Amino acid sequence: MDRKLSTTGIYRLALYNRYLNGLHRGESDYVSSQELADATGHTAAQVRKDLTCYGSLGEPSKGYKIRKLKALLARIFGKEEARNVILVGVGNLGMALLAYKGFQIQRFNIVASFDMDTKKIGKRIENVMIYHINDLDSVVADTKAQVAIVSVPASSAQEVINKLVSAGIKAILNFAPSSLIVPEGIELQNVDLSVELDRLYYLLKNPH
Amino acid sequence: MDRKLSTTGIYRLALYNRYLNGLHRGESDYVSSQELADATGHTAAQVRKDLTCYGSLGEPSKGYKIRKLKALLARIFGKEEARNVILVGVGNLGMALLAYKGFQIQRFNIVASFDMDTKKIGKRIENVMIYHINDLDSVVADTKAQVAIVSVPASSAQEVINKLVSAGIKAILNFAPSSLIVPEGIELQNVDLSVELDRLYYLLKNPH
DNA sequence: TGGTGTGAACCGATTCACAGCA
DNA sequence: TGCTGTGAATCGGTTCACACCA
Repeated sequence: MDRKLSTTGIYRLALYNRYLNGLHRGESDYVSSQELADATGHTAAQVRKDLTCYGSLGEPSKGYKIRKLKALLARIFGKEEARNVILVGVGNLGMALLAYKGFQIQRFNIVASFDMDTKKIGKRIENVMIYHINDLDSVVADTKAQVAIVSVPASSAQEVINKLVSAGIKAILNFAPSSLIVPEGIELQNVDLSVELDRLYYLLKNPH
Repeated sequence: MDRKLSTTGIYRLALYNRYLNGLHRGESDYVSSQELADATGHTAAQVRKDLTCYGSLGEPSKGYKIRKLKALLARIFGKEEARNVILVGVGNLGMALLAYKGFQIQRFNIVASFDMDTKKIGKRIENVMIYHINDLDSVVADTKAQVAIVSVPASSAQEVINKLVSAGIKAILNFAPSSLIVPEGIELQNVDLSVELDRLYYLLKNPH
C-alpha cells in the first residue's frame, strides 16, 4: 500500500470521496467498483486499481464497505484533522469564496483572510477576519494553516506567493491568471477560469 | 496540420496564449520554444510538438513570429468571433464571475445571466441582465451563445444542464460539485473548488 | 551558430483478462 | 455466481536526439 498515484488518480479519488459523501445510504452497506465508476465517469478496473494502492479492503462478491472506504478517504485527504486554510485577496472572487458553503461541507475552514486595501482591514466577511498582508507570518503561525487560496490580481500574485512561502505555507490554490514559481516542496495548483473557457472553445471549434 | 491534441495539450496551448497576451513586446519580434517553455513550466520540445500540429510556422534560428503565433492561437480558440457566454446561477460565486474582469481581457462576453429567485430577475449586475430560467431558450437564440457557465447548487445542476442542452448550448463550464451527464457531442468541463483543495491536502500528506 | 521539425525510444497510465475468494 | 485484486498487454503522451535550415 501507499504506492504512487498519478495526478489524475488523486483527482479520481477526490471524486469517489465526493460521491460517497453525497450518498445517503446505510453506512454498513457496500458499493461496487462499478457503481463508483458509473457515478464518476470512469471504469470499474480503474476504480479498483486506484483503491488497491491503499491496501485491499474490498470484499469478493460484495464490494467495498462504505464506512471503511469513507474512513480511508478521510485519512488520505487529511479530513481527520482541522483543515485550516487562509485566503489572500478579498476582491469579488475572494468574497465569493469566503461565502462558499461547499468548503464547510468538505471540512475546510477558512480561518483568516488578507488584503492590502486599508478600508477592508479589520472587517469580517462571513465571520472571517480580514488582516493586512503584513500580519501574514503571525496569523499563519497562530492558525497553523498549511494551505492558502490566492485570489489577487496577476500583477501581484508572485509577490504574494513569495510571502506565503516564507510565512510557512506549504500548498497554494492559485486563481491569478499567471504562471508562478514556487520552491521545491511547495505544492501549487492553478485554476484559471479563462483558460477553462478557452479549452471549451477549442473543443467547439475542433470537434474530435 | 489540425492533428489531434491531447486534453493537456489544449491546456498548454491556452497557457502559451495567455503568456503572449501578457507580453508587451514588439509584435514583429520572435519567441523561442524555450522561452514559451520557461514561461509556462514545460519543455521546449513539448512546445514545438504542440505548435507543429498547426503547421510549421517557426523559423530556424529565429523562433516563432509573435504576431503570427497570436493570430494562430486566436483562430484556434475562436477569438476572432464574439465569444458570447451565458451564466446560470447568480449566487455569490455567480456574481463574482460576472464581475471578473479577466473574462473581458480574454475576450469573453457574458451576455446574459439566469436565476430562479424572482427578487433578482430583471436586475442588472455589472450591466448583465438577470433573466428567469424559463427565458433560457429565447435568450440563447437571440444571443447565439454556445457556452454556459453553471454556478447553481449541486442539487439543481443536472436539471439546469438538461435545460441548457435543449436550449442549444454546446459547451458547459460547471462549478457545481456534482458528476453530471451530458449527451454525446456536448462538452463539459468541471471545476470543483473542494476537489482542488483535496488534491493539495493529498499532496501534503503523501509527499512524493 | 541557434533554433525548428520530427521520427524513435521511452515511460507511465489505462485497459484487459482472468485467477481467487466468499 | 459476483466482484475484487493484479500481472500482462496496450495505448498514448513525453522526451530524446539529431537532421535540417536561415
